[in-house]
Amino acid sequence: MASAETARARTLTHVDPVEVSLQVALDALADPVRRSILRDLAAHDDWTRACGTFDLPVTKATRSHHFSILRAAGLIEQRDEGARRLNRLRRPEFDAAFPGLLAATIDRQAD
Amino acid sequence: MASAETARARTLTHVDPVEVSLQVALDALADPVRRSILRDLAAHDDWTRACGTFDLPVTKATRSHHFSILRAAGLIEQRDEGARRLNRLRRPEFDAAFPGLLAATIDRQAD
DNA sequence: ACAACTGTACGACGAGGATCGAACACTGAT
DNA sequence: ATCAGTGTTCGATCCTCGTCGTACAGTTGT
Repeated sequence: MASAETARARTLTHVDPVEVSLQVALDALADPVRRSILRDLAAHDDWTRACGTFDLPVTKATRSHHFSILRAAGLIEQRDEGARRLNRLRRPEFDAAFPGLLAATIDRQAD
Repeated sequence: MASAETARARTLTHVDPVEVSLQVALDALADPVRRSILRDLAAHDDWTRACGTFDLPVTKATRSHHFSILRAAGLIEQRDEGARRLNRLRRPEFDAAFPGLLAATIDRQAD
């Protein structure tokens, strides 16, 4: 019973903190392809985007590699839904670990 | 006449804005040696530190390379005083170009 | 069962960057 | 003038990382 409730509670309250070094975080943010992913993700911050729906100038192998880096840096969270893998920006968790870093990095029109 | 005055005025009021891409800024900040330099510089933000006075685990050739990167990224400013080259953190200028980025990067004990 | 689609794993390749030693230019003192 | 100290420049080396093609696993349809 109340499976939707527990799922929602787990998603919204039990957010495990980001525990990565600043080095790992900066290395993840220093790539333009990865910043593009994060910006797209920051627009609609729910589980709407699958890995393949991003407009990126790389093949799917490279794309998968970038998502792996972002996951290891604590910047995104992934969930399987059938054949697709949906993504979510871990904004509150990352902000708690590195205040202001995400905003300074992806809250701009381009560059 | 008043050469000290104009020099001071140039230093304190006429701060040319940082005009580098976010990519250049992040690449400069992504290196631990360079962040160490910036942290030391952030402590005493006047022209007190020469390049050789920093405790870094690299040779002077590499050290000079890192200072060049920081200068190109608009993060530091250098001034010759005799044989030494004194450094200053361009904090207000860089903050104007990338609000919050420096704080999020070097305002922490380590990492 | 078969085909199409999504994403990962693996190996290889190339570019870029961090590092060094050595040589050089410049300043300051002896 | 000579020497010591500071910092830059130049190659060379090494190694990480972004990229790709291919092969593979899992899912969804027909």
